[in-house]
Amino acid sequence: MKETVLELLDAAVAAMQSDGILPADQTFTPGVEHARDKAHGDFATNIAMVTAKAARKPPREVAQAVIDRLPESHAVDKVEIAGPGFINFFMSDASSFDVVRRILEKGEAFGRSNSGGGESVQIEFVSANPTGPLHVGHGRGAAIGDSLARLLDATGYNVTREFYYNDAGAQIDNLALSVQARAKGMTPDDDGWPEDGYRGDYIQDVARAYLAGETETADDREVTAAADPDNLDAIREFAVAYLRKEQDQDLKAFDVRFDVYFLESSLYDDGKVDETVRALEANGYTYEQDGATWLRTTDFGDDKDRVMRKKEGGYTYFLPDVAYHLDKWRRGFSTVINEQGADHHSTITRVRAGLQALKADIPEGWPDYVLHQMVLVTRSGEEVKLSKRAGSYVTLRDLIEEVGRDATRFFLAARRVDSQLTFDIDLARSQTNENPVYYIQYAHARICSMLEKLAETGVDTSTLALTDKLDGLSLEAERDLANELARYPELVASAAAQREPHQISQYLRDLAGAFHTYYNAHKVLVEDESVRDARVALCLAVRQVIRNGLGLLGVSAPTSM
RNA sequence: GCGCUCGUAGCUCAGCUGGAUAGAGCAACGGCCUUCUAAGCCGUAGGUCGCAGGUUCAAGUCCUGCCGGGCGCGCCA
Repeated sequence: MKETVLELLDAAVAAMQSDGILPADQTFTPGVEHARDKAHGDFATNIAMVTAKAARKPPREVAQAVIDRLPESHAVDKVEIAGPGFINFFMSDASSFDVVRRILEKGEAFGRSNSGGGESVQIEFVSANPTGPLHVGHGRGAAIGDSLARLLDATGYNVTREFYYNDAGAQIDNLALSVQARAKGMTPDDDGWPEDGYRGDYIQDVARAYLAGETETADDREVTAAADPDNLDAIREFAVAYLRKEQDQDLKAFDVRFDVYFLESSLYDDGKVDETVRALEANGYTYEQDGATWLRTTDFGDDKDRVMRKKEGGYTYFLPDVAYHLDKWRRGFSTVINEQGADHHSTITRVRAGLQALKADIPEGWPDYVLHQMVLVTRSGEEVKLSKRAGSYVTLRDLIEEVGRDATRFFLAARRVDSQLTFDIDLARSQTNENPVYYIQYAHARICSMLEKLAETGVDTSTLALTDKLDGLSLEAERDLANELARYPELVASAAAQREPHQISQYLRDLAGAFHTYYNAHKVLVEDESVRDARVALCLAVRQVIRNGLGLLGVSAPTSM
């Protein structure tokens, strides 16, 4: 519908150019937006204000000239000039309600588009090292990353979800030592407990399983325990598999799945790290100082150069990171999005600098980053910092078990990524009207239940979706609902393009609100069948859009509550 | 100190990438269930958009400088 207005305006602008009112050698792009105030109609454009200078006339006069040149359209009822020179469009009922038909025809496809044209996009998220259970921050990353993946998929991209982890570094050694200590009966406060060892109770679970000779199956590996407390390599291998499995379980409980698990160690095994080093050296961006090898990242905007090979040998984490991203580039992802916690933001310039230094024709500013801010968990108004199993942090599993998957996902994705998030456990778990998740799900369930009631009277509800008799719609509340529905496709496109899943949750809240208002004020199952069928069709459309939208957030749409 | 980021109603947050009197939810107050789930609806009250300048027809939105919170500033990841 917005497109219709844009087309009309483009035609009018072209006419003004050929009439000499506007210079023909400039392009003018009208801004069209949904009017905030219903008194301003359905859409408003600022074209007259934007072009006033070029036309050398006051905006309102230009606006009249635009209106005089608007092509006839039965989609538009009337057009008005308002305020400083806005042109307000009042759409006809027929065009407003046409969206209902489109939704029912397209079903799950409504809101989807092909603007991505099948381009391959990779989104890397969570990427937690296998040293413990996932924490709330990983949860936020999972909720945002997965929703972004769904959004990009819905806009025509070919999406790969990837999980990268370090399975061989110092932290993993530390993990192995901790498990070994537990396997030998030590506790974290004993003498001889590894310095900086992992103290959480889960380490004991790993040790117990290891000694019992269990087999652990994660999405990307399977390992049977050697059960020998002196075999540190075996412990390391088993512990990684055990914690990967744990993380997989958490992610599955969260309904998040990955296409690729990428191991940092593979970059060494496949010679990709060495290759990257050689390229950086050959391009002349490296130098020796204090016994270490440095990369001159300052040539690419970093505020200081970075060590890439340590004094004792071995590389710093950032070098395999560069090798990893070169590999992503070579796999053909013209767009890569890295979803991470904002505490890692300093890696951005480093990785990009490293990639530029490779001279591999990788665009500046590649890859994209989406950084989320910290999550604060509260209960009874007090900050919660610890979990029983992990000891030092709140785990994702704690949240899912306590408040449920839907509420957890919704809450973690419902805020702008760059603002800090307070996760109020009391609110998220409350089964009352305080909880915004249920508000949306309830709208969906209400419609389902109304349809059931209709079916009980012997009406075949499956054919109602095919109704083209929308003439029974005329109420203001119905127009409001239809207009809200019509916004959905633009919204999906916007949320995907701006990488902002929270736009979806925000929208769904508004849509559910418009529905509840309507549903409370007007009975759907009325005697007059033509009115009834039209209203049922509208409700079916609302249900479809709620379901589609919740799907983008990975939240279920229950048929009853 | 430097870099990034946030600062909007008592609380939690939106504000469609500059537009017409700044919006929701919760909390507060007052109404609505013999009618499709009251996990709902209607109404009232509540804000010098951190502060000060600047850019222009128009600034919560862009620029600069302060103030305040968070994160980063490892030969950790």
